[in-house]
Amino acid sequence: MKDRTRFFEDVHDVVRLVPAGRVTTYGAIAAYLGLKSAARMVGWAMNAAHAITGVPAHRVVNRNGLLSGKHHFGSPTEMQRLLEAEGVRVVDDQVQDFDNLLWEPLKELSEP
DNA sequence: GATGTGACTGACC
DNA sequence: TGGTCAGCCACAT
Repeated sequence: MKDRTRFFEDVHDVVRLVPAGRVTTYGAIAAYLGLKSAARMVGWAMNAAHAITGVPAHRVVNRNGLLSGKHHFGSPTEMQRLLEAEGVRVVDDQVQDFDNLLWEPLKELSEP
């Protein structure tokens, strides 16, 4: 039991591991969970994470570094504000230097 | 029980 | 070069 629901827990756990000032993508989380093609599920899990504290959903953006989920925050600018507060530059709802700030659990947590 | 939807991604035309 | 289509899994109705 609790085999499938663990997906949400895993997503929340991974997002919590994202260090401040870094961002990750839905695909990276999905890939880490073994569902690299189920990025949608990650977004859905984030919806549940919305009701949980300690899950920096604002650090999760789409593959283009675009704040696709900003609209799900209290305010459409809340996500950008949180990122900027951590030192992440956001312009036009898009993370600047995204490629350098990208934090992939499958890659970061895979290092010895 | 079946159908629709969802904060995405990659491939194809 | 840009737009469109299908795929993935879980939850809600």
